[in-house]
Amino acid sequence: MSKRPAPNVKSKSNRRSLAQVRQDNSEHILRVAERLFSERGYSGTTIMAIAEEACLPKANILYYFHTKEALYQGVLSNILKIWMLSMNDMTPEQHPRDALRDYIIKKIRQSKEYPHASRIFAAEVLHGAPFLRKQLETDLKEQFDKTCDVFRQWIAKKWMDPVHPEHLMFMLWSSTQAYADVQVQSCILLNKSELDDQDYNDGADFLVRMVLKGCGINPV
Amino acid sequence: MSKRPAPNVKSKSNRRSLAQVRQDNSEHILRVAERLFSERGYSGTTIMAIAEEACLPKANILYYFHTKEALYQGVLSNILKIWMLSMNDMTPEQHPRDALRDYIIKKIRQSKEYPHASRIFAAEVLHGAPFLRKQLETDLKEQFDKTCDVFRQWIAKKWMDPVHPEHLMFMLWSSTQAYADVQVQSCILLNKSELDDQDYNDGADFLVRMVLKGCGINPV
DNA sequence: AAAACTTCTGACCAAATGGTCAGAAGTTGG
DNA sequence: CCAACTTCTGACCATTTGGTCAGAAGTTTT
Repeated sequence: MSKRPAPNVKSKSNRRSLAQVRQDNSEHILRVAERLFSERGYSGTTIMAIAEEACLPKANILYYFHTKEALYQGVLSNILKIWMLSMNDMTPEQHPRDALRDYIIKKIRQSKEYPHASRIFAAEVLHGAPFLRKQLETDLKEQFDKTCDVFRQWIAKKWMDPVHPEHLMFMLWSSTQAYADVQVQSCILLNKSELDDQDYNDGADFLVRMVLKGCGINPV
Repeated sequence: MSKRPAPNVKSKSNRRSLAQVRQDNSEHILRVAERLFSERGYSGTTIMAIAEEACLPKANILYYFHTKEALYQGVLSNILKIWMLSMNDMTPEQHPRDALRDYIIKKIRQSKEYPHASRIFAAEVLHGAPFLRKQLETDLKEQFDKTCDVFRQWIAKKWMDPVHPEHLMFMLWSSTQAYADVQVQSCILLNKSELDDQDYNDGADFLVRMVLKGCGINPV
């Protein structure tokens, strides 16, 4: 809730080039918007609320992003950038023991480091991906199919049990994603105001062990 | 999207007692509202939209539910009823092989039979449980703690590996919940317009196997 | 320092939204 | 069949919301 003042507040003459001002303000707005969208959803977030949290007049928000939808799209494209960037491809040559461990750890770290992004993504999917459909149908599906294929090759090599690749993917995705999505719920259930590093590590350890053993993969 | 006409449409003189009319209409409205809330979220759903889908004038919706929030609460309480009812308690005497299998199957069936309810619940949690906090803090937490305790007793009896009970609960919850939440996504990724029974069965089989083996539980 | 350009903002606006209300229409009990 | 009651609804209303715009303020270029 830190109402950090906008970069330009009360001091436009701070010797910053216009280009710099533009970039700073755009990013500032995107950050604030991301947080609010993740907390209240698309419809639940008003431009006025974003303006107040960003300490900028509403008209200024609309100067940078002409419509609410454009602002939301801006937030989403930021998110997808993070997503695609850090979604490493598992390869058939890697042993699943290492590949799956790395994947789980990376995904959980992502949930921890970008909780807003994770939640917006989840909400988007939950409501039928009205804004992301296209991207999911192309980029994400490609990634998904490729990874399932890797699983199949591992199975062929007897490196893991013949589990259903698609359902393994779902399970990996949902159980790692959960550490961002149900943070609130987790906190209620664990009686903590926030998940700490220990919790994330425990979660990762648990999942790695469960998945490897569950898939009949020799640990170490 | 079937705009099924309201029970009372065009025929109030159908010899139904007022009490009956009241109940029929309340239920009809709740059903429509549940669907819309699950598709568009709380803020994204307007009373007017509910009225149109229910084939009733807006004022009539507000006659039965004085405010939008009251209507949403009505939907939520319906949902919690389903939830609590079907969330069977696992017992320390049961063997985890059976208890966990039953739990997973039941949860996945629930995702299939009540997808709207599941999604509303997920969205609620995702946004910090603004309407459900109290209930989660009492009922759900109690359930959660009790079940973790059962896990610990199973572990003490050497019926399963010493896994972290809390994280096992998270994993069970999120991976079963997923079959309702990411239905859309799943459909995109699996190239289907809808998950069919086979998919749900495959999912249940996969999860049961994975969890039992992952927890070092002897199958059969 | 003046012209050209970008950034910023208060004042508006039309549409949508949640909600009210008076009275019509229908049902029930005596 | 009439009085009491419940259900229903069109017309209205205050507020909120996304968005516009003219012109002020600041920066860059010449």
